[in-house]
Order: sequence, then structure tokens, then C-alpha cells
Amino acid sequence: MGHTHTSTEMKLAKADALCSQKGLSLTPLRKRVLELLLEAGGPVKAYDLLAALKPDGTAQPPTIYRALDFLTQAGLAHRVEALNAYLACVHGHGDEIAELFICENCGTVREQHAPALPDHTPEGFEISRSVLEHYGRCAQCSTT
Amino acid sequence: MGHTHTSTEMKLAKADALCSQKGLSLTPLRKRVLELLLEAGGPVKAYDLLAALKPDGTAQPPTIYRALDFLTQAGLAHRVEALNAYLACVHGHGDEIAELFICENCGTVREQHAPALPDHTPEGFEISRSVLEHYGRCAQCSTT
DNA sequence: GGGCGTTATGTAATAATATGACATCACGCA
DNA sequence: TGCGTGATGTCATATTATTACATAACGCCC
Repeated sequence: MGHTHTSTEMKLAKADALCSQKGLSLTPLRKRVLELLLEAGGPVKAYDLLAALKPDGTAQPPTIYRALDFLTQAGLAHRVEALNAYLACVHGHGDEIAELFICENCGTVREQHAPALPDHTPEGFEISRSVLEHYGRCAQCSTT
Repeated sequence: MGHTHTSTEMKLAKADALCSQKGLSLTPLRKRVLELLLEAGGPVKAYDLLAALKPDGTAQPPTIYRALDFLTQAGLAHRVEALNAYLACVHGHGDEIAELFICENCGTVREQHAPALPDHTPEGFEISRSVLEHYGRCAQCSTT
């Protein structure tokens, strides 16, 4: 087993800890989906996850969407809105939101915490969720 | 005809001007779609537009998606990523990006220009498009 | 241990969103 | 006139997501 695998295991363990701390149950199915996301190392489509989960094609869509809902609620994954894809989230964002830089050439995603954000929130507007995604070319791809 | 209608006409005229200035052709179909978006005053789904366009149901999806592609390219509309919906855009953003505040209760959207992004873009990353959307409750809805 | 509520998963069907491919039309222009 | 280009029409299908209901797993109370 290589380094990547080990790292995945560590992240899964961390996710376990985080869930039990919050009183959420990271069941085998949910954990497996998170593992697939972590192994992918980038955004994955729901139906690709579904195929990976059960290569014989017996898994049904709700299976994967439920798992993804759980993971996103738990803060263990993000949905990349403009790609209809999902991404494992390693760091626990507190109140900060995720800011994604998505390379349209190679598909890699760089994730950061965005500091609390908008200066010009309209008076009285209560934000419950923010989407902040940038599309373009990463350093690698813009030089080549 | 009330004030809203008049205002829509003015915006359409403005769109016309903007297009001819850029060498784009705001055809009757495209203009009609923009008009529908303006009249709606908020985000509309592609298939709803399609239905509004041809109440007899004879219009096919590519019709509306092509028109929406044109309008978004031209800067006359935005796609609201997390809603799979489209929104007329009245102000021409220059290099600034659109920042949307979307009330999940009443569905209204407040749009602003976000200043070119005061962020920590990774070294070398070239942004071609940004998505900035906030979901929550507007002032109206959070008090009631 | 037996019933029972709650949460998670399985499964079938279908809804909602979007694109590909090709035909046709309209219009400018050599 | 004939041709090239961009726009639209039309059919088919792909992709993404949800609803609804059945079953299973597990804790809890008695």
C-alpha cells in the first residue's frame, strides 16, 4: 500500500472521530463513499460513485444521493455546484466557507477556507450557505 | 400596461443596444426569452421558460438552452448554479462578477457586483469565471 | 426476550435537467 | 444566382436527481 492509501485511512479515521463527536453515524456505506471521494482526489459525479460502489450496477441512485447528503451535511464533502460533482473535504471548516479553484483543463481542485465573506451583505439578509467557486486554469496548466 | 412592463421594455432596448455594440444579434427568439426572464423578476427554470415560450408544448429543449447560452455569454443573464435556474441581468458587469443573495423562503434574488475578489487566488491560477451565491433568508423573510 | 420507534438502506419508478446530431431556414454577399 | 454562415426546428437520448414505499438494523422500554 502506498502513501496515498495510508493518507486516505488517516482521513477516514479523522472523519470517524469528527462524526462521533457530533453524534453522527458514519456507517460503512457512508464511509465507503467518502473513501471513494478521497481516493479520487478530485470532484466525482454521483453516477460514477454509484458505479464504483457496485460495479455490477445493482446500486440505485438514492443510495448514493443519501450518502452524499449525509457527507455534505456533516461537512465531510462539498458539492461542486457548477460541475454537478462532489468532493471530499478534509479540513473542517468552522464558520468559514469553502472557496474552490477548479482547473477546467486538468480537473484538479484547490480548496481553501474563505474568510467569513461578504462585506456587502444586504441589510438583514441571513446567510445559511454560500457557494464560492472559481473556474479557470491552474498554474500548471496555464504555463503549458 | 403598468410600470413593470414599461421597465421591461426599457431594459430590452438597453439589451438591444448592448448587443449591437458588441456585434451580437439579439434575435426575436433570444429577446423573447430575455423578456420572459425580466418579467419573472427572479430565477426561472429552463423548462418553465420553454413552457412559457410555447404554451402548446411544441418547443424543444435545445431552443431554450441555446437562447440561454447566448444570453449568459452576452452578459444579459446569469445561471444560478445551485438552483439550475436563470436570471436576467440588468447591469452590465465589467470585469466584476455577480454576487447573488438568494432567499430560500420567498425566492427573490438580490444581485450585486462583487469587487474583483479580494482573495488569495493560488499563485498562477487564471480565473475565467466565478460563481458567488449566498443562500438564506432575506430581511423580509427573516423578520416574519 | 418481545414489541416498537427511529434511523438507515434497498428497490422500482419516474421526474427534472441537459446535450448531440442532423435538417432546415434566413440572410449577407461574392 | 449560388454559397457560406449563423440561427432555429426537431428527434432522440444522455445525465442528474427525487418520490414513494418496502425492508432491515438497532436501541430502548417493559
